[in-house]
Amino acid sequence: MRAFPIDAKAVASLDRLLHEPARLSIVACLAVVDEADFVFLQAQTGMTGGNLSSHVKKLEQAGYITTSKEFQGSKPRTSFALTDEGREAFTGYLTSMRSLLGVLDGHASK
Amino acid sequence: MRAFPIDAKAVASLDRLLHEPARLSIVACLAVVDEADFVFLQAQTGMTGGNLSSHVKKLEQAGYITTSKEFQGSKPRTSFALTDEGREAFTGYLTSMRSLLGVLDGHASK
DNA sequence: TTGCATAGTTTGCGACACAAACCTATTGGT
DNA sequence: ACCAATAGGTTTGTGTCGCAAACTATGCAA
Repeated sequence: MRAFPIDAKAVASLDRLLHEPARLSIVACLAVVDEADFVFLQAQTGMTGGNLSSHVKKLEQAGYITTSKEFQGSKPRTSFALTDEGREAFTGYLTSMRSLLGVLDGHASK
Repeated sequence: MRAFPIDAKAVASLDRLLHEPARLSIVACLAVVDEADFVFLQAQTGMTGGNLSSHVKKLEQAGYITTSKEFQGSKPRTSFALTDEGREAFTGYLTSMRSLLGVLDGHASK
């Protein structure tokens, strides 16, 4: 007897912090560019400043990203980067998602 | 100049109803077996009855699944199945997720 | 100095996920 | 027949969360 193909526990254990689309976008951006500032992320994601602010705060509190406020001349610039932990969590998330999708091949469309 | 690879709008427009892991598990199960009853889904997903009940209600209200209560002898049995609309939404979700994952190949792990 | 723009944070609110409590019906024990 | 216990679901309550509006602070232009 074949095991049931959907591993619901695996789905349920997806990292909720990364599963949120807003934060997934942020982390995906940072995975690609390695460093990005607030303004860039806001433009890329189309989020309001407040929303972006609260999400990066959560990512930082989780240890997934670092925040650095530096000055360029007289202008402050807040930039973000993935930590090793963040990248690891992200790749883990992608792996879980990939395996879920893999299992569903051929089932989703009859 | 290459376009930025992450399409945050696409990520943000993921169907929130399906994006929720609990409901994703339910719909994934139904995509595989075509019909399942309450008890089976509860066992598969490991959810409490209350939680499962509220999620299937939402899926039904969205038109993604149908609920049918039949009697087997004297025992009631509530079973669920994907509607065409539900299957369509599900395949759409999978397609979006796949394209996101595709874009990230080679970026996630440096 | 006054007004506007940029950069970001805090506050408030509506929606949501989850489990506990509840409801109803059936089965088993005596 | 009666009571307890179990099974199948639903409703209620609560803490959390995502989001945008409002606010703060700084810089620049006239």
